[in-house]
Amino acid sequence: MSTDNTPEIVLALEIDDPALADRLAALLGNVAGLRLAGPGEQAAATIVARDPRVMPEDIALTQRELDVLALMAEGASNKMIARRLGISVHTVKFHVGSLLDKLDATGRTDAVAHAARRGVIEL
Amino acid sequence: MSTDNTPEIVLALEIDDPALADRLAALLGNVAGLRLAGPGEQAAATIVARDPRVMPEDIALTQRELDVLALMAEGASNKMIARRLGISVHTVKFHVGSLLDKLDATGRTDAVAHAARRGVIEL
DNA sequence: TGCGAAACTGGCCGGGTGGCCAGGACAGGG
DNA sequence: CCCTGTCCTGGCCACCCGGCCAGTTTCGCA
Repeated sequence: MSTDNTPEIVLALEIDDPALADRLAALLGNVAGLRLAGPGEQAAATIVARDPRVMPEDIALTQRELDVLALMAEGASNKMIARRLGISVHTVKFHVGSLLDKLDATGRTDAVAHAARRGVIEL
Repeated sequence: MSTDNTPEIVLALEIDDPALADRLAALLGNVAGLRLAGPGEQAAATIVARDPRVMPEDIALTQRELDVLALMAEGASNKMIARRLGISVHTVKFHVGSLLDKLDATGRTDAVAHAARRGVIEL
């Protein structure tokens, strides 16, 4: 282990906030075994931090809406969702309607896309 | 600077390669001012390293299918897609059918989710 | 020159979707 | 106690979606 057969790990930075980028660069610059990638250099991994101001606060979704949303993201139909959650199709449609409203979406596909963009769900 | 009023930077890991993940976690675990996020914890930045072997080759989608897919991800209906692309609704449905087939999806919502997961489209 | 792939269009139809109406149960706060 | 929010259910209906059938044109490649 002393004679390092594992090469340095090259990290790239993709950080919107300049202050955070500076702090991270300063911290990581002194870590043995790590190196920050130069411009255009191929990196083993990338540190990503998108500007949080883009999505100020998460939309207030109830637990049941989150349940329905997660199943929607799996491509489940209202009938399937109803079966999985043990509720009626009408109730599912009710929650879907609320989701479309809160997420400002025109349909279930749009709702899933919006939710994913805002980090409400993970694809 | 010595008495640092800036809190630790919380980093999340999204790394497909377990070996790389371990090495990074070990290296970063000892850096003062840094901390790795727990499960589900909100992180200031994320270290991403997608294993290219996980998705060997992108699914062969035609240009038109990509057009339709992009509009689907915007939540557009078949009618809207038809108008935007200047083609008939039938043709849109034809391409959507091909997409469902190639992406192994059960519906348009599922198709968009799969495509986003595989990096075919960006949300 | 033939041949397949891609793109495009049409009709038909069962089932899914979303919007609207209405209502009930149940917990928590003013 | 009433009011609000969440969750749940029902019916009704116009529309959309996806799958099936069929066909055309255009293009590049063998």
